[in-house]
Amino acid sequence: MTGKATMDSDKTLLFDNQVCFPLYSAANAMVRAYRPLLRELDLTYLQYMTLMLLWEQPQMTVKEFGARLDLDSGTLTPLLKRLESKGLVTRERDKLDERIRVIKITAQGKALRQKAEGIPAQLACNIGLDKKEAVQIKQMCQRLLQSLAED
Amino acid sequence: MTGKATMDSDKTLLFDNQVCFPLYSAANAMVRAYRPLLRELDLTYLQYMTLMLLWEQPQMTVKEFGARLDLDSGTLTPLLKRLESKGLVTRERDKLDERIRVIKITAQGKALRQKAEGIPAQLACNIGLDKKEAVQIKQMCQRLLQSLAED
DNA sequence: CCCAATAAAGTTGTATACAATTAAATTGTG
DNA sequence: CACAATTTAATTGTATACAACTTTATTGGG
Repeated sequence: MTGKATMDSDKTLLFDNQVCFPLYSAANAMVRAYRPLLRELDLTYLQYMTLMLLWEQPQMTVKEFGARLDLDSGTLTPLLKRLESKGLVTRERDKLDERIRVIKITAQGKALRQKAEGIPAQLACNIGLDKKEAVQIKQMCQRLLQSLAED
Repeated sequence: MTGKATMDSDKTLLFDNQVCFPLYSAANAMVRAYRPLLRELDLTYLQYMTLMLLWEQPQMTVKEFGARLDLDSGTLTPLLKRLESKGLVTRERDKLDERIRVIKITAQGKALRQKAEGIPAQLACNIGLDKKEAVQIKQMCQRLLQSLAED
C-alpha cells in the first residue's frame, strides 16, 4: 500500500485546485447575468432556451426537449406547464400515440422572439470574452459534456 | 433604422450558437458525475465543496462562505443547517458580534475527509480531459467569472 | 448617549435539477 | 389475441439558487 491513502497534504482535495468548481460558479454567474435582461420578457434562463428551440422548430415532444436540453421529465414537465400557464406554448397529446406530449409554440410565444433580439448582443458586452475565447469555452464545455455522457 | 431589429434570420438567437448553454449543461453534467461518488459520503456536490473549505480552515463565517462559494445566505443558511443536522458542523454565534454565525467543523466532519480521498482521482478518470485541458477550462471559467463579477 | 444607517443572517416564495417511483399507452412475442 | 416488456410522461421528495424582504445587532454621526 502506498502512503497515498493516509497522505494528509493531498493536493487534489484543496478547494483552489478544483477544476469543476469554477465551472459550477461560472454557470451560476451566467444565469445571474441573464436574469436582468430576461426579466423584461418575464422568462428564466431555462425558459428562454426552451423557447429558443421552439423559435426554430414550432413543435417538439418532451423527449426531444430532453435530448436537446439534457434534462429529464422531472424538470421539463413543470417547466413546460409554467410556459403553458404564461400562454407561450400549448401541451397537447399526440393523437397517434397518447403517451407523447406535443409542445407547440403559440403566437404569443413567437412574438416574444422580437423582444429577445437584443439579448445576445447585450450579454456579449457583459461577458468580457472575445469571440475566439467564447468559441474555445464552448468547445471545451462540449468536449466535457461528451466525456461525461459516455456511460 | 437598420434591418437588424426585424431581421428574421438573426443567428445570435439560434440554439446551437449559444455559448453559455454548453456551460450550463456541462455544470449540470459535472454535478451528476459527482453524485454516485458522493453518495457513499451522503453528500451533495455543494456540501462536499463546503466541507472541503472546512478541511483547510476549521471555522468560517457565513459571509466568508459566501465569498468563497459565490452564494448568498438564502442558499447557505439551509445548506449549513443540513450539514449541522448531519453532525458535520456546528453553527455558533460569534461572542463579540452576535450577528455573525461561526461554522465549525466537527470531528465527524473531519473524519469524512478520509473517505473523500479517492474522489478526485475517480472523477478525473471519468472526466476525459487531460491536465492541460483541465487547467484551460478552469482558467476560462475563472476569467468568465471575473468579467461577470464586474458590476 | 441616541438613533439612523449599516451589516450579517435568516425567511419566504419561485424555479430549477434529479433520483426514484408511478401511471398510462404501446409494442412485441408467443 | 393476451400480456409482459418497454416507452413516455408525470409525480414525489430533496436540495440547490436567488430575489425580495425581515430580523437582529452593531456602528457612527450629531
